[in-house]
Amino acid sequence: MNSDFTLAIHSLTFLALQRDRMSTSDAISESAGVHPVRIRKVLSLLKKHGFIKSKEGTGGGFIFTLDLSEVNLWDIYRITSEGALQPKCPDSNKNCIVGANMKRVLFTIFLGAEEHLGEFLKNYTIKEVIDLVNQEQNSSCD
Amino acid sequence: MNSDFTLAIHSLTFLALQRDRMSTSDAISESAGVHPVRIRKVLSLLKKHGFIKSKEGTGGGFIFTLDLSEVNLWDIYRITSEGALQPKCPDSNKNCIVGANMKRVLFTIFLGAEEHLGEFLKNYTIKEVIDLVNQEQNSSCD
DNA sequence: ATATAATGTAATATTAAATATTACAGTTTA
DNA sequence: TAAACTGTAATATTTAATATTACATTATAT
Repeated sequence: MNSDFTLAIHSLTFLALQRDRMSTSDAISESAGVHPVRIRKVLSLLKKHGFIKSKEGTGGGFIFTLDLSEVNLWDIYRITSEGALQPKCPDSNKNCIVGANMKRVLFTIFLGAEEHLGEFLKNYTIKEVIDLVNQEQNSSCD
Repeated sequence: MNSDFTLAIHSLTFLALQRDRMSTSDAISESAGVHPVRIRKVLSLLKKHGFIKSKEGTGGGFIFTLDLSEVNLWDIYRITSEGALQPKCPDSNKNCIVGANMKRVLFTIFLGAEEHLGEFLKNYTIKEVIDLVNQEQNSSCD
């Protein structure tokens, strides 16, 4: 799995804490520690699905307009990483009953696993993530 | 995630269908379509945990001695891939509340996600996998 | 009008991870 | 004692993830 999923979570959380103004891909990339072009790619997916809005030009950037509880991690997972749990099986031997069928069997099992994972991820909205971030912040002793 | 998990499932299923004799890493690798050395590496983990036995020398190989229902996919996952769900977060900006805490928040969430996944994987023992392989075999029209 | 600051996206380069290969020591059998 | 295996480390290759460059497009401010 690539880290588009976690980058999307990071970006949305960042935007959710700045809902009064637009944030640039540069600012987000600095927070997340990755290249701004990657941020733009991930955010372009989120925009396509209506989670954020963007504006070009001076003073432009990205902004999160929905309610914090309206977006959960399963939504984000599906947009950025659906199918990522599926193992990449090499082509196996068709003359062996195991080789001939294992790929499809595993596909079915992992499809179920992903759905099951979804039930867990639905429990976390951006609001919950922000709460957890704040908790971590408060419990750190600097 | 690498494919050690699925290779382990493939190997155990293969062995489970040959419980009267030993199978060589060459035979398994031919069924799975990967290099025999990889099979030996994965099986060496499974051996360490008591799922299979091995024997060196002529006529040697690997053999699965437990009951087919004694081993489930969660057992195998833990041995081969524990922690694989965890995203590899780049070091993010400590001066930003999101950057400073997101890594730990995600770690916590993904730890829960893995446990949750475990509950699903426990439903599949090698017996169930064999049943699915047979079903696939029977439903294919050659 | 025009310079500037932003997004959008494709193309390419680089880095990191997964996998394959080689090599060889140790074991068992014939 | 030769042959057929496992066990495992070291290295090479391939593939996937990420970064970088480049540039078109859009909006703002002067």
